[in-house]
Amino acid sequence: MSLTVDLVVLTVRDDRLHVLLIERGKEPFRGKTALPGGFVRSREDSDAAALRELAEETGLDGRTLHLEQLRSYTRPDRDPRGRVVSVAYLALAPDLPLPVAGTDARRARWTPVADLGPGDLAFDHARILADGLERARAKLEYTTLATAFCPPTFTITELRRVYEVVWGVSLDARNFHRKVVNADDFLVATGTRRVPDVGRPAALYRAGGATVLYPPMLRAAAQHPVART
Amino acid sequence: MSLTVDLVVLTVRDDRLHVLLIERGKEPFRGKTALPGGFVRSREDSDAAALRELAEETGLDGRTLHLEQLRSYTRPDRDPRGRVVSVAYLALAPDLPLPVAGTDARRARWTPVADLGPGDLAFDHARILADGLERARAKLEYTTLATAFCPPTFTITELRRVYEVVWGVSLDARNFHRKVVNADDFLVATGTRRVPDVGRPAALYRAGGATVLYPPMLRAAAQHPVART
DNA sequence: CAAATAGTGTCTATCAGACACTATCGA
DNA sequence: TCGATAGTGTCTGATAGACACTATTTG
Repeated sequence: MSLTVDLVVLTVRDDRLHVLLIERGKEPFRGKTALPGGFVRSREDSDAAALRELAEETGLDGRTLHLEQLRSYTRPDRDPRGRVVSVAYLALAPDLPLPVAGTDARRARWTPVADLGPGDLAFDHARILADGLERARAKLEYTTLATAFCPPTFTITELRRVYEVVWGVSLDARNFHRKVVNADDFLVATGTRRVPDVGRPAALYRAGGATVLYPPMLRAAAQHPVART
Repeated sequence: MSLTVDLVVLTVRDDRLHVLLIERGKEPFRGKTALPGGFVRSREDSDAAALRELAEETGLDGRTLHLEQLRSYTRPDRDPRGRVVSVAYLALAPDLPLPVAGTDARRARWTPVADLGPGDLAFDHARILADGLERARAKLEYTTLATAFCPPTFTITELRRVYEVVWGVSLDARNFHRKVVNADDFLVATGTRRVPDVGRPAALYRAGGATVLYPPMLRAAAQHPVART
């Protein structure tokens, strides 16, 4: 039996939610699009393997990203090579340029989630991606995780775009502003401003110490997806 | 490399939160207390193994319980036998008598969670239990999962006890009543009543179709635990 | 009747959502 | 000045929490 990690790496770019995908260089599914990932080595745990694969396949440094275990996929027939259990990870990144270094990262690219069709991904990666998306959407409600999509300092409008893009809704800018500024230790004002091409400059914030968002930013009742067990 | 499942099975009994533990019959940790679980067979997935082990080791039928994957534990040194990856599951059960059938279930017993000391559990099961408890506590806020701790029909006071015992807080009975009755499709009145030894009979309810609880039952801001990644 | 538990009503502070309005920039 | 974006104020309805009060049972 083998153990792999698969990575759902999400970012917001050009007001669309993107996932990092690679083109597979080996069989099975050679040439097909898949989530980045690979085998866990004998003396590392899956967390270490996720960090290593993220660096090798995408050039990203997981220590600077939000990276959490998603869940495991264990169906005996999920990999044609035989029994391969995969531990999936969810990573959230700001809109970083992909280093096209001398690694396998040259095969990695950001793809808009909405552009993916049903059979576009290898293995059971469509399911893993769906689970990752739902986890990310749910955690925006009750945690301060939205800041993981933002650069070290960001404006409230940028933060609002994260919510809008990840949830696929539009939010009232004025109510959103009031809400996030009032939430306990969600944002810390830096005292600096960003001067845009046009319009009034926006105050810059950085993420506060809170991990739990209180009060939560609830999606409207009607927008709640049906929970999967 | 081997794959196991470990089960965090929780129930509320005598106004205390209990976890189902077994006494290990084999090495390693023979005679020591541990979570129920066992090896995943070659042609089953971990969900099937969790159901099978639940039946074999505890006599419970997982199809009638809430059973969900919790997360996986992959540290190479977590099992002295070598590399053993464990997929942990969380199960929530009403206060059922444990069938002491001809299976290994004779080693299973309900133990109050609060009675467990730091080194009482084998392997990394203390950590798995802690993760399971936090998952259960969090899900009571935003889902209708509390009904999984209740028998098919139950009173609102019984449901409130679930929240109080799992969270370790006390809740205002009157506000709780108003809140759960008003939540969308959380509870369905059966039209019947339960006559107690003393006091006014209570209306009996069964779980409604909702899986998401809206509005959520938020733990007070100050009671939110620090999130773990 | 009293004791005990179930359930309703009411008040207040807070919050969400709608939306008018003001502020500050570049051109 | 205008256009554009940032940010504040204000109103209304819903909700949470505190808690007085009523309802229905047994003994």
